[in-house]
Amino acid sequence: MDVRKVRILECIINDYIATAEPVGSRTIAKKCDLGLSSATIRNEMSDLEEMGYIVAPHASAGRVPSDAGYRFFVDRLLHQRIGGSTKSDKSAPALSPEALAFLEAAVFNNINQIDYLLKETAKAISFLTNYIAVVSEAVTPIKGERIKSLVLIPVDENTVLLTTVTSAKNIKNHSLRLAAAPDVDACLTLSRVMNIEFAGKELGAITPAAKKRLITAFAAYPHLLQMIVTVLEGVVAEGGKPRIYTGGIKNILTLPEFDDKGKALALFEAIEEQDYLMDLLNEADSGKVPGINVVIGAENQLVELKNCSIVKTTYHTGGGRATGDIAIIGPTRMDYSQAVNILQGIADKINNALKNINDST
Amino acid sequence: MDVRKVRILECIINDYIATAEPVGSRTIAKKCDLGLSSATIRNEMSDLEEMGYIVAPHASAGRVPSDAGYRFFVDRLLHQRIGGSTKSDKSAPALSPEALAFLEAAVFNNINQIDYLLKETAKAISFLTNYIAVVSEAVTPIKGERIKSLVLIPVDENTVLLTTVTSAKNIKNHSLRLAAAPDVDACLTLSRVMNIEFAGKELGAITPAAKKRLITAFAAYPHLLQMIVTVLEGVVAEGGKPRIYTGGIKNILTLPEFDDKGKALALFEAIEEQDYLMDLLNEADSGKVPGINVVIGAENQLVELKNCSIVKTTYHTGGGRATGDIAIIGPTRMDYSQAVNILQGIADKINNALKNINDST
DNA sequence: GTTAGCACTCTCTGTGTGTGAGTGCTAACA
DNA sequence: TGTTAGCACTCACACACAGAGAGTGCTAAC
Repeated sequence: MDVRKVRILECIINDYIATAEPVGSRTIAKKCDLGLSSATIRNEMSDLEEMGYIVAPHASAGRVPSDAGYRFFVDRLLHQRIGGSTKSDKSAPALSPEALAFLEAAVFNNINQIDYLLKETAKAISFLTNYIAVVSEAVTPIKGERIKSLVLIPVDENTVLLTTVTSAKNIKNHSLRLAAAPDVDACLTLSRVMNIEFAGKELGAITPAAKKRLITAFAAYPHLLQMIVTVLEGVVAEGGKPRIYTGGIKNILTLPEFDDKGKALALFEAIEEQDYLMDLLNEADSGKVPGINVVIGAENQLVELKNCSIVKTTYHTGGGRATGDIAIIGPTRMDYSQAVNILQGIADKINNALKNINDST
Repeated sequence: MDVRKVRILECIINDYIATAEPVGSRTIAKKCDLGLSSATIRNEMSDLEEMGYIVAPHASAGRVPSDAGYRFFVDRLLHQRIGGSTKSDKSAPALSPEALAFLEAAVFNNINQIDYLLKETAKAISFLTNYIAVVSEAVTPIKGERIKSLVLIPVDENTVLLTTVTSAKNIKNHSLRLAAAPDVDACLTLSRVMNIEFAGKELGAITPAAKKRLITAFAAYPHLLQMIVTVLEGVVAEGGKPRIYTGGIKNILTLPEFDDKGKALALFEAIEEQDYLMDLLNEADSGKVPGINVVIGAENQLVELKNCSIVKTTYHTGGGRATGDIAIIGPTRMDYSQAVNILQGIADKINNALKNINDST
């Protein structure tokens, strides 16, 4: 694979990313001045096709990059990025200042509310890229999740809110409806008791003595204790499933590869399915290059996504122990360079923001 | 408007709802046996067109109901429903047992978690109807929202979670990051102090003495008090904005009226815009018939939705004081009868479920 | 008042043709 | 030996056109 072929392949891919139209030899001869005639490029393209990097949709169309072509291109891109990250060569143009500021705002305006931060991050990424963004909550992957702390708070005369935090730092609210809800003072007293008896323990291992203490404490609120136990069981059973936030699904409608409404609908449904998404993110963990993972086209398992690529990175919270994913899903014909830039930008911002707060507060 | 014209109009609308194709006189003569020939029906249709209830897309197509036609049809439907709700005439067929069971499950499985309940409700409705479902959180509409209660709970060494409940029963979680977070006991103690000083009061009206007490209580956790105050200001400023849950937006893609991807995208964006949706729901409050409101086609203000109708009902919580909306958004050519049935079914279920719990616990 | 018959209109579908973009091959050139 | 010009060939796509089908409105008869 000589350097000229690489240049031509890059030209084809870049042009195809921009236009979504099969690109012909004449186009390349004109657009990327390599000092070669279309005939020469034609010969090279014939070779590239033989090597499997490009394919012709039909005899008299131009060529379109294959998954293998994108893979070659992306591997080169990521390699360059590691090797020459200091010298800013034009193959990896930095993010525009506006884009940076935009991302920064999305992160910093929501620094205290992780759920909003993740949702806004997804929105910002999809806005900048016009692709689909997926952000997963950072959780510490552990088995045998337990209740770490829990608290009751009154909402109205008939409702108390139970907030639970698990050992994997999953936070959940549960509205419980009662004939007469305890007031704030009572809630806080009950919270203290509950933390003593439940926190850090296996639910099945509650001693009879502890049970008695709980029943006594909850004497004034029949049924409430049972409701709480039911909720806690549910929380523990569900385990450390991170929430997943998506943004820009509507962008599917702007992509010519999903002109077919059936295909668009299939992708839609796949992306709405949280479990599928989770698998996708995990799949992308083969991690050849630290920091960024790219899954191209049919490399992923979902048929609905066989025309899509996933570019993924990881962010860290809680001193690096909890990790979450940030991913961009676009057509295989996506702007990988931009996607990588944006992901690294946003991951840096999130990592720094959370770290800075740790340091300065 | 004699009874025969009404019958014919109903036939046209029902057929058009089912097929999305302009319906001609011969179709009607065959499908709804009125004992009339196509020629007679043709004459009647000519009259109906003159009256504005149907329109011909072009000279040799069939007729399509106009907004006015749907309006006439819907008003009649709702009227019948009130008048003869006991006798089950076939113009308002009841929900199928399976559908009822499905809705029931969606409600009862999530009775203790309002946010899940609303989300699942939206999902269930969109699943049953293949339209878009919108469900808004029930809030008590009041001005000058205040903090009703609030509580701190530790998440990890660097994070505490602040849960706030406002006078309008808005519940929010806020993760706060610190150099060293207080433990459960300290959190509960701080919670007690905060509730004494903040609950029910205007933030601006905190006395110097109260401020001093707070500062003393928070002495061990620099910055935390300031962070909490900032969060509380935000919560109060945001006011009683209900959250809105949507389901089935993807169903747009199955509707022939949105074959044009531009239109689909526009609708998509309109529905994603929470404020638009809120306005839509409020707009639908003209309330001719108690319980159900229907906004048809261009009756609503959004151009993106001029081919859509909105069928809405209201549910109640907290002894009837807080109200939320449940709405179905579909094409003007939607199955109004089904929509009304489902909305009444689900609203009843939610109302009853919440009331029952009040009674029995 | 209802219906049968008929001429007319308009969309939609299928067919055929021409055009343009692109390729591969060959031969000439540096 | 690599590069280029030229040319014949292929194939999708756009366009025009004819025919079919569905539906209407009108008229005249029942």
